[in-house]
Order: sequence, then C-alpha cells, then structure tokens
Amino acid sequence: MPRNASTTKSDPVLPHPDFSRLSAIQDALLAWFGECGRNLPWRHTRDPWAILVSEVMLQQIQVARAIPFYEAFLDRFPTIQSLADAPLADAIRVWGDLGRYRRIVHLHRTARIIVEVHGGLVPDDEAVLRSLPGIGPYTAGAVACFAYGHDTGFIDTNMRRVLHRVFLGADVPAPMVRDRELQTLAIAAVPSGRGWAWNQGLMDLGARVCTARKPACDQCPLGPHCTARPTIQGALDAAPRKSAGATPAYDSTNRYFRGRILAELRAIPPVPPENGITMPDLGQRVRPGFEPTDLPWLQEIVSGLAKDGLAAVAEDRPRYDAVDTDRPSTLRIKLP
DNA sequence: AATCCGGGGTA
DNA sequence: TACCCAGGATT
Repeated sequence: MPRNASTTKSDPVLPHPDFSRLSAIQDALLAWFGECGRNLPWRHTRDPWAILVSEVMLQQIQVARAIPFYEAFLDRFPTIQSLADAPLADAIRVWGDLGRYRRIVHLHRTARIIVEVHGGLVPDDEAVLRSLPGIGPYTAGAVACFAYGHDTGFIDTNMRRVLHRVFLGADVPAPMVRDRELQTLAIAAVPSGRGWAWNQGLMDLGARVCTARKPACDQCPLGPHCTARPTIQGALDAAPRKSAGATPAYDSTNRYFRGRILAELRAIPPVPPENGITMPDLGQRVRPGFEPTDLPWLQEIVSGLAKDGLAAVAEDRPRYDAVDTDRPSTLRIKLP
C-alpha cells in the first residue's frame, strides 16, 4: 500500500503496514466474528435512524450502559420525524441520565436538518453526514457501513488499537500514528463486500480479546498474523504513566453538578403551571448546604448549560410588574 | 493541540 | 486511584 508515498512532508514516516497476510487476517476475523460476535440490539436492524441513534449514544459510552437507553429512546422516537417534531425538552427528558447531554441537542438539530434539507432520509454520503451536528468521522463511517452496507473504513478506540497492533506493531509509538493515516489503513483493510461484518468484528475483537490492558493474544484469531504479538508485553510494561496530579473528587466537579442540575430540570413537569425553578431553590436541591454566597458558582454552571442549549433562563415577572420596580426580578431555570 | 463533556466499570 | 470506554465540538 503506497501510503507513505502520499503523505506530506510534515507527517511522520511510519513503517510500511504489513498487508502481506491481509487475506488470511480477513478470513480469520470474519470467521471469529461469525462465531463469537456480540449479540447487540442495533445489529438486528439496518434502519439508518436506529443505527444513527445507537452510534451517537455509543460515543464514549460503554455498550452495556447504552443498551437500555437505546431501547427507550427508539420506543419514544421511532422515526426521524418523531424527534424532529418534538420539543427539545422532550428529547432531553427521554435521553435521561445517559450523560453527554450536548449530544442530544446535536441529535435533535440533526433530525430537523435531515427532515428539512434531506427529505427525511439519513444521508448515506460520509461527507454529508460529517456536516451534521454531532457526527464526526467515526459516526459518519459507521452509519454508511452499518446502515447502508458501504465497504468503508473508520476508527474508534477499539479499532484504532487493533489495526495499530496487527498491521503496525507494538514498537510504533501511538502518538506517531495520526488518525487520518490510520483511517486510510482501515479503508484499505476492508474485505470487499464484507464491510459490515469486518468492522463489527474489529470492534468486538478490541472489546473482548485485543483489550488495552491485557490482550488475550493466546485466544486471538489474529494471533498468528499479528505484527505486535511478539513484543506486545514488553511494550505494555514500558507504557508511560500519564497521571500528573490527584484528580479531584468527582462530586466536586463541574460535570457532576451539570448532571445534577439537569436531573432536577427534567423532573419539573412539562405542563403549566410549572415554569422552571428559581436559582436558590435549584442550588439547595443540587448541593447540600447551599448558601446565597454560592449563587455566582451556580450561575456559572447554569450559564454553561444554557450556552450548550440544555437550559433556558427566563425572568419570572408578576403580571403587572411595570410599576413594581422595587421587586427584584427572579430568574427561573428550565429545559429549553 | 488541549480541554471539556458523564458516568460506570475494572485492575 | 487511575485508566478505560463503539468521539466530537470548541477554543
């Protein structure tokens, strides 16, 4: 594969990927996947909408955790139209406490764009997919392959590790391998006509055999063909330690309180006369011992949520407040 | 290039 | 505790 010849001067020169046994590797992985592949809900459908929902949910969220959320979300929003028609607040409620809440805002926007611009059909072109909110190189490739059967290549954290080890070896430092180069490799490795099973199999192998910490090389169907196998243990032992300082307790982080605040906002009934919650009330609900001096801290986090499109801030005025100038305006927070 | 985003599982 | 997980947007 003439990959190095096409790289620019600024790119590091990588060892030539070993494709000499590509055919045997393809056969071995496809056979293993047929026998040992995971049984996952989104593998029983080719509905592009269901595939898109699954891929967005699975971005940095573990498979086992995503499954119940996937079922519940599609039960409530079985079609693109149903999500596009729904208020964002409904979508946020159905997303529940899955986390990564900006993604439901992006998915909601994407559903509306697909309805308004693409005739309600999920695009099958990766470049078009990448132009949609919340869809990057991985998700675009996954939708093109898993929904439309395109023989395309893409990389997630599992596939990156497997392709790196099998074709480049353990001696190539991970930082040297750029995403674009590895994606080029991924595309070149896809067996013609078998892209769906190949890419699903790569992910399963990375999740169950070729794991980050303890790869089970003796049980790996690609073991005899793997470039990294002879040196993988030494490379893992020599892996540099990353951490520099103590990580703060999670329940003191911005992230934790974003989740807590959104849980409170979701719990507010979506029907009148409920109209959000005041800042002091919100503070007392999300943080024990909340005091008025903590209001700026809370305001900061709420502003961040509002900037992400996850919260709306409205002034709650009495009906004839034009004459009531002494009354301080009260901010009420709710879902957008 | 670095940081942020949630939360749960694991060694 | 620190790392890991079917990434992407923002600055």
